[in-house]
Amino acid sequence: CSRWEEEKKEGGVKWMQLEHRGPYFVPLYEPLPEDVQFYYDGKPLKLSLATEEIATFYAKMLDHEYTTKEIFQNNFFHDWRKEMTSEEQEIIKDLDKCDFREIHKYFVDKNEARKALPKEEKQKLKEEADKIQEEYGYCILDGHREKIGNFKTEPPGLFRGRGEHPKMGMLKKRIMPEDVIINCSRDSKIPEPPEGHRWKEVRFDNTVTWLASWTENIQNTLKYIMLNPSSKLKGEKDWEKYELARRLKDVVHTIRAQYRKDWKSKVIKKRQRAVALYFIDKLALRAGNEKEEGETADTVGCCSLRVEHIQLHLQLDGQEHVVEFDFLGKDSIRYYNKVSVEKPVFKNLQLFMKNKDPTDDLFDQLTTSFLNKHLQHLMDGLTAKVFRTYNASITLQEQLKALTNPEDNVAGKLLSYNRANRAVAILCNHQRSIPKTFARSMQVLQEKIDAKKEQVEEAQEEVKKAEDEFKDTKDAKAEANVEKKKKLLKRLEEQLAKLNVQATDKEENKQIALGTSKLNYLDPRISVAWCKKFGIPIERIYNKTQREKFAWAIDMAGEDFEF
DNA sequence: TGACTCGACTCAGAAACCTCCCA
DNA sequence: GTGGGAGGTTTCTGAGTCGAGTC
Repeated sequence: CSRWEEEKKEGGVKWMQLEHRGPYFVPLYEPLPEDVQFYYDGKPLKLSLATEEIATFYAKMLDHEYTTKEIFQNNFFHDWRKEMTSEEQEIIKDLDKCDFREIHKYFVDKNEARKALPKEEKQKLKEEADKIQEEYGYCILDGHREKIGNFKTEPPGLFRGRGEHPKMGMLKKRIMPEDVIINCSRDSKIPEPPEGHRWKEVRFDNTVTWLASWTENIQNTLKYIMLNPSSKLKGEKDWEKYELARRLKDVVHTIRAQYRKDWKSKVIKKRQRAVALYFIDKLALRAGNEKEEGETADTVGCCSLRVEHIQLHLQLDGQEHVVEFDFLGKDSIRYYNKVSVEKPVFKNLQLFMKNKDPTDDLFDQLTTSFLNKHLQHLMDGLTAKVFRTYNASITLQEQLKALTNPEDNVAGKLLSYNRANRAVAILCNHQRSIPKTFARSMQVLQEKIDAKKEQVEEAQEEVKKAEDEFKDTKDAKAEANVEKKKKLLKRLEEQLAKLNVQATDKEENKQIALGTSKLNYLDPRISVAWCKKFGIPIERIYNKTQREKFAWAIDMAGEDFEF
């Protein structure tokens, strides 16, 4: 417990001591065997090492949808040609004439060979990986040994953006020690760069939490090596995030009253802010910063919504003032929703859309920084994203209260928990692609249910038969038989009910990802309290990793915790 | 002052990996 | 006993948010 109670540092200082080994560099490229060939225009062509390496990146992805996309192909070919020797550039002028299939097969086979390795060999590989983890995977921070999140540099490869990313297929370069900035404490054992190399820089900045960083060549942004969520540093931050969201609970009613008032403001900018805030609050939309056009996929959040992303319906499906949202959000995940809104919101939207093109900004006078400045003024530390955390957590708490039946068994209570979790995932629009195996496994489950139903029917008849026999004979043996058959029937019925629950759960979950909300939006103390209150073992809710991440909450929360 | 850029951090789903169960 | 497949877990790294600095 004391771990969470050490005093807080001042002035943006994050640590007093930080010692680590630096990043683990992924192995260098291993050339292809002589007999694995690249073909150009039907003829084998021996490539230079650098060209060959990049060719393998593409070859490995051959059966991925990415390689069928024109942008991906063009970006790849452009970047590949840049790395070729002039002789190669002279020959390789058309991607369509490049045949990577033999290289592709080589990697597929290699993968299978690795999977088929005897147990002892696999064990040996595992031990080697564990050794690397042991050596590079931990650091010392203020006297505690802490797990690092990502201690390996990212291997070179082809950039895979999400959605229609204009940079997909570009070459992501290999990270060398010369690219890496090390951050540690001055008096610690400074990590040694790999033999024959040096670091770009070693700095001693204890106002940041990262251990190492480098600049990535696709978007020219920084990448960091940071601590694992189980660390004290991250745990404390997480706790602060939820405490901030809890503070919103006290003022949210005032804020709601305020934005309702602002819907009628004479200043359009204020009205836009008030309508946007209504969406952020009611629909848990993200803030929506502007992004540089052509540099990333075309996605939006609340403030960056365009006219083309909403449709207004005075009447729809028996509801009034319906706004139909259809846009791509973070990670190009589609947000589609039809929402009945309050009349002034509807009227304002009509006004904001007047005389605009579909591609014009809906909130043309609004920026996230203007919105956040306003929020800061309403509550210390308040920003747009706090609403997501707040609404997610409060929804979980309310749903748990509404759905949990104390009479249920553990399985039934867990189903209620999942349903509450799911309500949040739907609110936050956390989606996943439907698992490839979904239809099949659903069918298997349905067959099981059908079989079980038959068994139940049979058992019912057996019971009846036994009862009839008892009526005739009135003997003790027949009576015992009735009891036996009834018991069997009951067991089968329970099994059937369980299968039905499973099927419902599965169906309702097929396109919903529960993990993101569980990990990032739901105050874990709500779940811990719920477990304690209903006698559910915490392991049924959180797996090992999650328990490590939420150690602070498991420590702190009692059964009467209220968000 | 405010638009723009940059740095540091959280949040995101896909894919790889692992485990356990059932035929 | 075993092999494979389903489902859970872990890893990976891209995509956001937001504050601060700059001009």
